[in-house]
Amino acid sequence: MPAKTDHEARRRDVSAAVWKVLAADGFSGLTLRAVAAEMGVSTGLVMHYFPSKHALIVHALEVAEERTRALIPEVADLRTALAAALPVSPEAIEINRVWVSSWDVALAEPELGALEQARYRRWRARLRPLVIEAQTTGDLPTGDPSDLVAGLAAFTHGLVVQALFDPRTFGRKRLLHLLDAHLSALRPPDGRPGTIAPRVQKPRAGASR
Amino acid sequence: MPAKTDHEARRRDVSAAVWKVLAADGFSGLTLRAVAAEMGVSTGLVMHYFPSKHALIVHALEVAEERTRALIPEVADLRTALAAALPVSPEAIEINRVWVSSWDVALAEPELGALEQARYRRWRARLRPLVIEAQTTGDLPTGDPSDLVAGLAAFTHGLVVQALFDPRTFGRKRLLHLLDAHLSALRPPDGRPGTIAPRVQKPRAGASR
DNA sequence: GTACGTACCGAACGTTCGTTATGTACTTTT
DNA sequence: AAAAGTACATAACGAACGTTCGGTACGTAC
Repeated sequence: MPAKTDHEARRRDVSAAVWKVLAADGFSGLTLRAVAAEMGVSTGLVMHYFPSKHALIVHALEVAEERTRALIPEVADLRTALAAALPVSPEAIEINRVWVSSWDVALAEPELGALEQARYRRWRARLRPLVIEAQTTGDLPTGDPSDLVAGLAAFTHGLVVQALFDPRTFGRKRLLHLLDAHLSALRPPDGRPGTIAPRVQKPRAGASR
Repeated sequence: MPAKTDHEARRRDVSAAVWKVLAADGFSGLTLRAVAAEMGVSTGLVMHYFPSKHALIVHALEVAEERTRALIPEVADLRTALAAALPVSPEAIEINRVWVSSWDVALAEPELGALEQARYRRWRARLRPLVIEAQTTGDLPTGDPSDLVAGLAAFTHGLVVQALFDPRTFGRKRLLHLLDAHLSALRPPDGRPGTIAPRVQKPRAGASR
């Protein structure tokens, strides 16, 4: 009775087109017609694979989370995990632009806001063991890991936003320097030096900036 | 020849209505009709005081910046300045929601992105003397003040975003605790204690959380 | 009192949006 | 061969959008 084409594969095609539109124009530019035009088909096809625009948005956010996850190496220490989240590569810039752009709709629609809340909690949960590990090696001070995790997530995402709007000031080298300097500053005085981040006291003279 | 009404005052009325719409529905919900409905007038009136929707958006962002500035006491130390930017009051929550919501359009339209970039630079410039002051009192480590400013701005705005999506987890008390703990962790080992932030090592048992 | 400019309404303009309905080409099952 | 179901294109729907425009009410200036 049924099919001819690979439904799952075609759905991924649509998903990819959605992502291209998002990367180019953000959520305010995400329309069914833009997605259809991107892949050279009709809006009817798009709605054949996604029942509504809302489903398209939810799916796009899932893709964004998956891409973010894929950005971080399977086995990583804290510095690596945080550095991967910074907009230090074209791919990372694209993903972060989509994230930041999504916050508008996420704040406007409670359901999407709840999804974003859950995503943040997942991110912090993934960071948590890395923070605890850094605490045991003396790279981070003792104290409530939850506080440290929230603070490091905040630091990272705050840098992301500033970098997206001011890529000249916050280039790749400077972002990584800021991260290292921050981790270094957090290291307790009695911590053994240099396990997860180089000790940075004074920035080198010719550093990016 | 000319006028009867107070043009400037009426313009502020429109501006206030714009703000109410933004606070309620974000930038994705900002339409001329919504603004007009908010103040019970026609869209014609709105366009009488603002030539286009774009002008309305630009003006709204200026208002947001001014409100942010007004939030911070005239004379303040670093902790006070950063604490004021956190969503710890209904007013601050409202402002921050508008800010985060604006990033979607700001990323999509280069002109608005440039304005946002300039605003971030102004914010960091306002933070800078406070950071330098904290360095001289030994509350912050020596090193490039630009790095510390960017890091503290990042930390603060990163907390803002997490708090907006998860106000239960990031209530007023916890936000202030996180800020204090962060400033405390940054204090160099030879720094005299307690000038700009209480020394927080272990969170009190019954703290907000 | 006449002329003129501002303030504003009400309605409509053309566009674009998400969504739906209709029809056709093609495959697979019976 | 007939039946059925998937995979689309095409076209249209109604709603909402930013913007424009004609008209009216009301001042002030002459």
